[in-house]
Formats: sequence, structure tokens, C-alpha cells
Amino acid sequence: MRMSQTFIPTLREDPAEAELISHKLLVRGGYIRKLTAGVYIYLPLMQRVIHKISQIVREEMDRTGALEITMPVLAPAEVWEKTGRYFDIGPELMRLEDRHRRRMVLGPTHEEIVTDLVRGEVRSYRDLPLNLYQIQVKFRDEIRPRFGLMRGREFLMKDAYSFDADEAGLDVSYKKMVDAYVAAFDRCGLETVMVESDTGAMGGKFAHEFMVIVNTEGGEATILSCPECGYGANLERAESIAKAGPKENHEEKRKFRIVETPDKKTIEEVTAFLEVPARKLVKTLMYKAGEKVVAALIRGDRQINEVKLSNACSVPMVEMLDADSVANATNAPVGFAGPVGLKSGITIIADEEIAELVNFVVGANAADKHLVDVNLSDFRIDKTALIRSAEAGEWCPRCRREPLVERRGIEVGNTFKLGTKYSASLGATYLDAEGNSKPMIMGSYGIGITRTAQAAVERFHDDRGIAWPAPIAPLHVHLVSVNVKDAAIVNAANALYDQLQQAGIEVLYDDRDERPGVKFADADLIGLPWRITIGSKGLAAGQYEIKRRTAPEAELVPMTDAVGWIKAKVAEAIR
RNA sequence: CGGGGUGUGGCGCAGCCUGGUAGCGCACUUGGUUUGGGACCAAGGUGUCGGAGGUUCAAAUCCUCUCACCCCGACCA
Repeated sequence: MRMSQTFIPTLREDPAEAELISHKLLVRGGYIRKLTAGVYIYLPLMQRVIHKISQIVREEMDRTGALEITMPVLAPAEVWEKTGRYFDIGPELMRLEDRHRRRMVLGPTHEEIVTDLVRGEVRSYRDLPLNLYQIQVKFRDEIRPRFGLMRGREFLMKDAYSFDADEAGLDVSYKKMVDAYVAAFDRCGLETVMVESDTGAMGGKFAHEFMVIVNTEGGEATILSCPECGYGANLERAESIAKAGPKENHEEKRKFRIVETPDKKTIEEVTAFLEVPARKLVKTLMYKAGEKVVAALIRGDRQINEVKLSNACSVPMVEMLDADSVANATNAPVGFAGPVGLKSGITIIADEEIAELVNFVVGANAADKHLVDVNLSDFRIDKTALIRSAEAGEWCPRCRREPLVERRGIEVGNTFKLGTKYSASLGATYLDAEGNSKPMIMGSYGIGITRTAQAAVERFHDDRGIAWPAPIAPLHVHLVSVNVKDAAIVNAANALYDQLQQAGIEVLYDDRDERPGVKFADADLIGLPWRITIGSKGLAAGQYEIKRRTAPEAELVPMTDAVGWIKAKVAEAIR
């Protein structure tokens, strides 16, 4: 590919639209351009990266026996209503009407469509297991698209769906997918960690996420993992051991009393004013869970975990009450809610840690008042559950030998054991060997292709530009001719370009009439794994200068050996 | 959707407070000199100042509405 004839619009300055380093580099390097919020155009280099990643993923999927298909982006709303997700997913599901005013959606994922397909075509246990996948555009109307490809509204995803006759079959299918994911990311040159995650709106009972660990702000998800036993989980999901640390509750229980706390609403304000530690205070957070109002009690120094809370309430999602509803429910402004004397219609769910507390502080359900020396016997608890977020430093919930450590990661893939959520609601059943009709057992498995590409940039870059892992680099070699007015250099560069191409090496040839500094800066920015420089110095010595993008210095390779040398290096790196 | 901010040549920005007919850097075009880490000289082209309405002799600048985009929060591959 000759640079003078392709389309790689590099930028000297950072684009104003980008915050994240990987986003800036992809725009500056001429990989992507934004069309509108969360929607991007993939330029020639990006297209090649996408092909590379897709091809690796495709090969690993095919190896498992999964079959590639393509389902439409546009789908009738009907199928989504049957599974209930038309309502569950909410505004993130892009809805539209066609000219006949039929309601349609743009697929954010394809469980409904693939299940509908399989329902019509598969009837016997003899046809199972079946795993169908596609690599295709998804659309999610994100509340706030950001970080370029990291959270676009339109993005490329590989999604696979497995259908099995029983749970044992699902376990086998799931394991195959997990292994394929590990292999695929590994082949991309990306180290990932697999963590347990919540199933969220996807439904199902068991899920994992594949995270690329980064130590930049690009890591959106927080994961907790155990250095000892390898346990890892998304913060949303991470288990806590209910009883941690020594008890301090041998104090004698006192009778609670009301204290004035004028305008002290936050934990910080109340603890400072009353001079008690935050862990002696119980936060009462008011939530809406379906039709019910729930008061969630957790220790003042803990964070609520809404996913765990919604699981405890058996609803897909909980939502914090707005200020008016809080006032309505507690007869007090926000900041003074408490469990004592709360209306009977409100469900009180307490975190497990609450049970250990004695003589604590709660809101009084009256403006500018709190209750001190409150004890468990002073109010009702409808349910006790683990609803606080786990924290780094807590003991590993599995091996209990090491404290959990916190890292940040980018989620590039996930796997779900769905069970029968979709097959049951859509009637995807089969006849077993005894002639009984049963719902198929499903799994679904996603890899964000475009997100993986950006995650790689977030992981592999320096202050000059991208440094692609060779297997997913758009091309392998960046050939730079130092001076296009020097016939000897041009002849040598042209000749080498031809030789490299004939040897099957993907090469980007910078044949532009630019100064060397411009070419080097662009090469570093674009980030191909090797750069070969042709200038008069090397030519005179019969050597090419070959520089690995990640190495500080170039190597000098005899001209006669160069093609074989680079070919071997590339082969080794993309193996 | 709540809070904050920005829209001025292709890109990055100044000008706006204190109205007076649009500017800088990069990029681009032409000619010349240069050529191992983002060159230099000369000449040149490029804007209905996001849109609509209003105030005014006069609006990029003031007012109202509107649209788009960005950042912080809740959601996600």
C-alpha cells in the first residue's frame, strides 16, 4: 500500500472531541472519524484492524464448530415484546417506525432473532447442540456515548448463541466458548482476565466477562481479584464475606434518643457533627423496585451495590427515589430517612453487616433530626441480604487467604449462561428421545470487535503513538524512504517494496514527498510493528535500518537478508 | 435525563465582557531552496461566525428560542 495513494489523514494536533488517549490516537492516526455522537466511520487502516480481529475471532469460533450466519440489524418490535425486553431494556433499544407505521427496532444483540429462527427450524434433540454466530453491527442508544469506539452507539460485535438439550450440554458449549475466547484474545496479543459478572438485563444465571487490564483512565470497569486463588469478579458482582474484622459490639445497648442535626444531610456532615465514625451510622437509601418502595440499609462507610439490591428485591433494576418521593415516603427531606417508624408499606432490606451493629445513628424521618443509640430491636427488617459493594482489601470470598486487589479493565467480551429465558418465552422447544417437548438451554457470547481494537490501543501506546500487537496491526511493515528526490533511495525503496509484497508481507510504503521528520512522526503515530528506513547512509553500507516500534533503537540488517529476516520476524510475531 | 461547557475557514484556537463589517497557527495551492525526527522564503485560495427570531444606524459580539457536540453522574460489548 503506497501512502501517496491511500487515505490516511493523520493529524498533528489532538482532536477536541477526544478525552481518552486511545481515542485521540485513533483519530490522529487517521483510523477513524466521527459522524455523530457515538457513531464512527472506519477509515482504511481501521478497516484492516477490524478485519484482522474479526478473522482471528472467526477462526476460533469455527474451530469450536460454531456456524457463522448474518442476522438483520433491523427487526420487528414484536419479537422483542414476547421476551419482555422491549420494555426491560428501555430507551437504550433504538426504536423506529417504517413507512407503514410498523414498529421496528435496531438490534442491540440478537437473542430474540436467533431464538425465533431456531424455534422454527429445530425440533429434535438430534439437531442439538447448535451454535450460531455472526460478526455484525449492533445499535444501542446509549445514554451517553463516549470514549470513541469504547462506548459507541453503533459498534461491531461478534455474538454467538448456543442451543443445547440439557444443562450438561450447556456446560460443554459454555466451556468451548470460554476456551475460544481465551485463545482469540491471546492470538490478538491481548492478555485478558476472566471475571465473574452480573447477568443484568440479559437474564440468565451465570456470566463471565473478559477484561483487558489497563492502568489508564480508559479502564471503565473495576474488578476485584485474589492474587492467591485467581478468583476475580466485576465490582458489581464481587462477593463479600459478611463477617470481616473483629467485633466491637460488646457495648451495652442504650435507649435511642432524638438529636438535632440542623442541615446535616450527608454522611460526612452527620459524622462530623455528631463526632461518630461513619461505620457507626446506618444509611437509609430509598429505592423504587418495580411497584414497591424499598429502604436499603447499609453502614455509613459502605457503598450500596444496586445490582445486588435489585437481585435481593427480585426485580431487573432498582431506581433511586427522587427528592419528592423520598419526602412523601419518609415525611422528611432527603438526608433524614431512617428505618425507625417507617411506613409499613415500605420494604426494609438491611445489609448483613447491619446485624453486627450496636448503638448506631440513623435518620429520624424528620427534618434536621437524627436518632442516636439505635439498636436492631428498635425497628423492623423485612429482609437481610448482601447489598453493599465489595472493596479492595476484603478477604477473598473463595480462598480466604489473601485480600482482594482492585484493578481497572476494559470489558472486551462476555459469556452468559442464559438457561431457558428466551427459549421458553419464544417457544423454542425440541423433542427429546422419549418424545417429550422441552425448551432448549441457551448460552450467549459476545466480543466487542471495535472495542477490542481500541482496548489494544489503550493498552499499547507511548507518547508518540500507537504500538499495535503484530497480529492485529493493520499492516506489518512501514517502509520509509528518506528522500524521494534521491534516485538511488527511491529505486532501492521501490525494489524493496516489490520484494516485500511478493514475499507476502503487508507493507505500508511512505513514498510521499515529505521531510523525514514528518514521515517518522507519522510512522510512530500509525504504529505498525516494524519500520524499515531507506536512506543514503544505509544504502552506502549495504544495510537496511529496521526498527521495532517498541524498541528504542533500530537494527542494521544486510540488504540481501532483509526480506527473509523481516518475514521470519513477522511470522513469529503473528503465530 | 440532571449538572457543567463549547459551537468562528479542513484541523486547533483568539476575537465576544466593553457592538463598528473577521484574525492566528497548522493544513492546502503555485514557484523556489531544502531533505535522517513534525523545514524555509515568496505568492495565493478558503468563512452565509451552528440555526431561527429579536434589539440596534450597525451584531461573531447583546436578548430569546432552537439544534449539535463535549465533559461529570446512572447504563453497557
